[in-house]
Amino acid sequence: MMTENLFAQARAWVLDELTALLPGLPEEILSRVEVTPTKDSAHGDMASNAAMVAAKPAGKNPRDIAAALASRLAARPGVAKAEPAGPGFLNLTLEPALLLAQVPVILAAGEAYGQGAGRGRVNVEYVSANPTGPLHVGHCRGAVVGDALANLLAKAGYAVTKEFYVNDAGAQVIALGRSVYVRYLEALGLSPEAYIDTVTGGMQYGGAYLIPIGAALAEKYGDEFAETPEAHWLDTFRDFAVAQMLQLIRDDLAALGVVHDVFSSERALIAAGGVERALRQLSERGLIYEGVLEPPKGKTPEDWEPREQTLFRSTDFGDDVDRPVRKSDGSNTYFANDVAYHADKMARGFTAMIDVWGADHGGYVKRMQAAVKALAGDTPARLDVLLCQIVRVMKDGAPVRMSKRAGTFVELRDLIDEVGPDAVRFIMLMRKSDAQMDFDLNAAVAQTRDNPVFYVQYAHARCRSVLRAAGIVDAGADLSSLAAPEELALIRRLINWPRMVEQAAEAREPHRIAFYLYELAGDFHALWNAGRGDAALRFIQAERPVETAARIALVAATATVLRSGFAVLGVTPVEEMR
RNA sequence: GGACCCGUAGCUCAGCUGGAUAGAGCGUUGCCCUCCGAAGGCAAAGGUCACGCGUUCGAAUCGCGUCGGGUCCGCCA
Repeated sequence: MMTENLFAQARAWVLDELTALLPGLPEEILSRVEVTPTKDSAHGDMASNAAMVAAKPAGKNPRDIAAALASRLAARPGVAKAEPAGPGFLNLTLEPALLLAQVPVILAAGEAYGQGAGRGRVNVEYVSANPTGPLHVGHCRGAVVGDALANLLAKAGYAVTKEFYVNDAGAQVIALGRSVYVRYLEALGLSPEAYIDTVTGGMQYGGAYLIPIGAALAEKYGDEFAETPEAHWLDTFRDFAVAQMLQLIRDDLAALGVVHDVFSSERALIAAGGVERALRQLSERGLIYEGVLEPPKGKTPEDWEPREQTLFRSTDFGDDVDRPVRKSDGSNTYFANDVAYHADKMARGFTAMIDVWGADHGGYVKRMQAAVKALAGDTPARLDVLLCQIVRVMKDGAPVRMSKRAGTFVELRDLIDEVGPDAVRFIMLMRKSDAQMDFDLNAAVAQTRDNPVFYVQYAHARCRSVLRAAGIVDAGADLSSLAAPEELALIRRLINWPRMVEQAAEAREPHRIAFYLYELAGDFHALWNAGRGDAALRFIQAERPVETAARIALVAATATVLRSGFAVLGVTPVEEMR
């Protein structure tokens, strides 16, 4: 069987020769041996650090080891050239046939090219917005990054569960119930002023999106609950509104192409005794105590006074201070619920958990990881948190103003309507998630190279256009005519895809996929443009059927890898630019 | 006062977990469409990788410190 990952193949060769040359190298050293693409094609196709890594434990000069490895590797079939370079690099040039042989491998695998396997289960939790209104642009980055990360991990071979934690317990959903009650009164033609005056904090969710919910309740219950005490209707109204808001959120997410596998209810978890269970687990390990926290250093709140609370010994697990799990009045903190939620994930068998949070939750990472470590005990369970920094939406060079005042924030739906889901997703993924970013509305809709989505989709459309004109793709075509620098550069990029998937998944960095696709598109456009200057490089040439068949196979392989990448990012592979 | 993220070309950002001469797009400058693949293409200029120590064969990358920007900091959810 042909290997899908030439770099893994070459690494095996290098390790083979290295252990034959220097027996007894510790595993720890061997694991650090890499075979990577060269930055400069003058250095060949691949480079390895093997000699430099092995130099110290072997007590030898890295250049000597590299030279010895080179002469051994040069004898391998498939290796055209192997030579030592620089401080001790080992540069490999493969037989072109070996590179070319990957093209039919890609065609045979189709979009599954680069698919890993057998990496265990992982739970990716993202969005988890409060079910109190539509998503706004602040939620967008987490939604896109979480979804692409989940897809990426699945591509790398994990069994992934995409999860949404529904905060349907607590004060904010009660406030939602009250706000929808106001809309209910209005729908009945009653004035809500008198009622609003009785609520501390007034109407918290004043957005117009609750008007139809109130109307639906008026339709359903008539004036049954008008001018009656909260106890009569609050639970009913809250539950109804939460369900409607959740549907609203699901619709927003669907417009972005995001679909979760599991929605976990905070309230259901509490009702099932999850919080008490989790706290008992911690307590049994001696990690819960009654105590008083120090006031925060520096700026002390005016009304600070020491109070005794139930605390979790999170400092045992790397946190800065112990954290309260019960308030001074004895009720549970939100943190306690979150501990229970993660305990629940672990009880469902997840040892690998990833949470995608906004930057404003940065202060919660250590305590949550401490809780998971504490609950895990000797098991390998671990929580990784991806923090997504702030996004500024820019238009005409100036930030678009967003106000959190009721109803005036920019909704996610507005952004999707303006630039389309593909642009939203791709551009959000063109940045490391932990760096702040500006989202340029003008660039996102531009039909030029300024717009990376356009550029990448255009490459796929060009591929499809060629393939439509060519008709049949012959996966068994004789590829030996593919020898132009642009063609070989494209093939080198293509065969790096499986490695790219592995590395991006390991680093939990889906943005690397976006950059890879951008570069792959660049390689393809370069080949396309070369055909403009040199007619011999055009894809379809009626009088040269062998060359044409080879190039069509290459174009088909390019389209395949582009689609494979689009699938990870959740971007549509368009057939033509319209 | 503390925690976390960031600081790379004029601008927006990559830099493959420590490797070779630090890259891309935009912008700037100069070339290239009578026609055949120009919603463009080719090329050039542009950097004390914020700064200082340290770790080692080797640092933009790791550690410590300083400066600057951001997010946050008892019972909010």
